Amino acid sequence: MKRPKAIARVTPNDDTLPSRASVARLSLYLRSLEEFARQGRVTISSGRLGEALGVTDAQVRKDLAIVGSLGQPGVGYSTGELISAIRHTLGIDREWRVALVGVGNLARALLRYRGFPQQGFRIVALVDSDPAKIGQRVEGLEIHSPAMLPAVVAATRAELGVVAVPAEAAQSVAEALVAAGIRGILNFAPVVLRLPPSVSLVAVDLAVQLEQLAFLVQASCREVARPGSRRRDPGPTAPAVP
Amino acid sequence: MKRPKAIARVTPNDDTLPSRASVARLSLYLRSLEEFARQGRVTISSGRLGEALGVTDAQVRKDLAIVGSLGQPGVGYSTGELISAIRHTLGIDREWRVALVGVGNLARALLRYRGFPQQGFRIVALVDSDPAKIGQRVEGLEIHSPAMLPAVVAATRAELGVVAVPAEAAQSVAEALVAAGIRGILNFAPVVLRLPPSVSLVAVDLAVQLEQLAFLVQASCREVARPGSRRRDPGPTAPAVP
DNA sequence: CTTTGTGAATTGGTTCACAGCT
DNA sequence: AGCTGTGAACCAATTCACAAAG
Repeated sequence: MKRPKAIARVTPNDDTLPSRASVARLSLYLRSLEEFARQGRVTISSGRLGEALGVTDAQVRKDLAIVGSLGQPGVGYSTGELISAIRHTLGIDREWRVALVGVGNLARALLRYRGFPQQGFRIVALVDSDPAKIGQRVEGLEIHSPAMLPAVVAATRAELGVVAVPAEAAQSVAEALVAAGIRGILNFAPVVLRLPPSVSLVAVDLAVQLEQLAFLVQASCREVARPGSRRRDPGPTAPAVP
Repeated sequence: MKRPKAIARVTPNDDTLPSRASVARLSLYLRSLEEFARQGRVTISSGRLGEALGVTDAQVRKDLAIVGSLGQPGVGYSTGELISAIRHTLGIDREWRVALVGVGNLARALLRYRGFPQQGFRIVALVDSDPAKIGQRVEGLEIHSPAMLPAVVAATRAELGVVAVPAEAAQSVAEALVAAGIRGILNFAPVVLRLPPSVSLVAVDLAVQLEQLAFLVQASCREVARPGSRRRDPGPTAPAVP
């Protein structure tokens, strides 16, 4: 490849968006790199990084090419440079303010997860329809009524919404978030949300994941019985379907 | 296609495993079909079903071909037949016993989710290392110490394990589950588990999902700025990478 | 010698489009 | 007419393999 020395070195090159799968892997590389950096490594090769995640070195290089041409032949990548570049590409080189609707156990788990603030996600608003919960405080945040949702989103300038309500309520909650100006939604409710394409959507459907697991286990049983059936790479799974 | 009348009608045809994505969609079709059935529909076309999930009719037919040739030209699919066939293909036409390690808020959310028992997943064992929790009961189940894990898995005949512990503990917990004879693991810890290929693995990585969302939102902002960049179908997202 | 970046080849998944059944 | 099942075409993603750089 032509690399005019210093010019292209920071160019996040292409105009076609990376695939979901690549983006998911970038998150994993990032975490792994942060761990390597903590251990004092200043340089890392695609081979080592891939080993940590169960991915081939070629795949790692292709993925990392998305964030720019940062590798040095014969040496590898600078962990620090890579971390910044990935964070930039993922859009997490800044703070994201998040509104959380449905303050059940799942929400509490999210509120307590230290990984989110570390990566720049800050939960700034809580909403729940249960009168017994409204007015209570969780982790320093007051729980507001759904009627207040537009006002709360505006006041906190939240850009992302998390839907953690029962299936029946999810579609209307999501629509309320969109109406309030939210730009992206992380949906945990077991329904397929239908939203305007201008808002981004990521769904985490626990029932789907468990059923996937049941299928895989059942299939691997069958395999021992029937010796002749093709197997896909059973590499670790990261979820994602908007 | 040659369909020797009655013979092939129930044949789940092929030997090559369906893709992860197809399996995820089967779960979604199933949920949608159960809803349609509840509404009294006895027959459904690929078009309608696809509409409910934002998928093309051709995609629906390809996916449903995995579970057998159950459609009637000019009519559609019998909802009841399809439901059974999908459940069979997914391996959820029976009960799956699940052991849950790490009884925090996430575990409590799972314990309370009514969708799991409905689909045949039964949580039968709880394990946590916190001395304050050991011996307590949650939703009728006693919390056991990690030392008891092998005994508890054996006694309850659990086949699936859920890892809901902090990152540092996840790999060793997973190994303990494997040693105890578990066949599949659903991992919520933010690490890539490395396990023997004989055990199936599905990972639900919340940080990865949120970062994906940040990326999508950021990308859709850029899009308005730069008119000429390709966009992938932003259809709803279902997570999954083992 | 090690390791990157990337075309080329390959594999896999989705969409098209239509023959054939009801 | 309406709708399925499926080859064929298309498009996307992964793997290969190698020239070029340190």
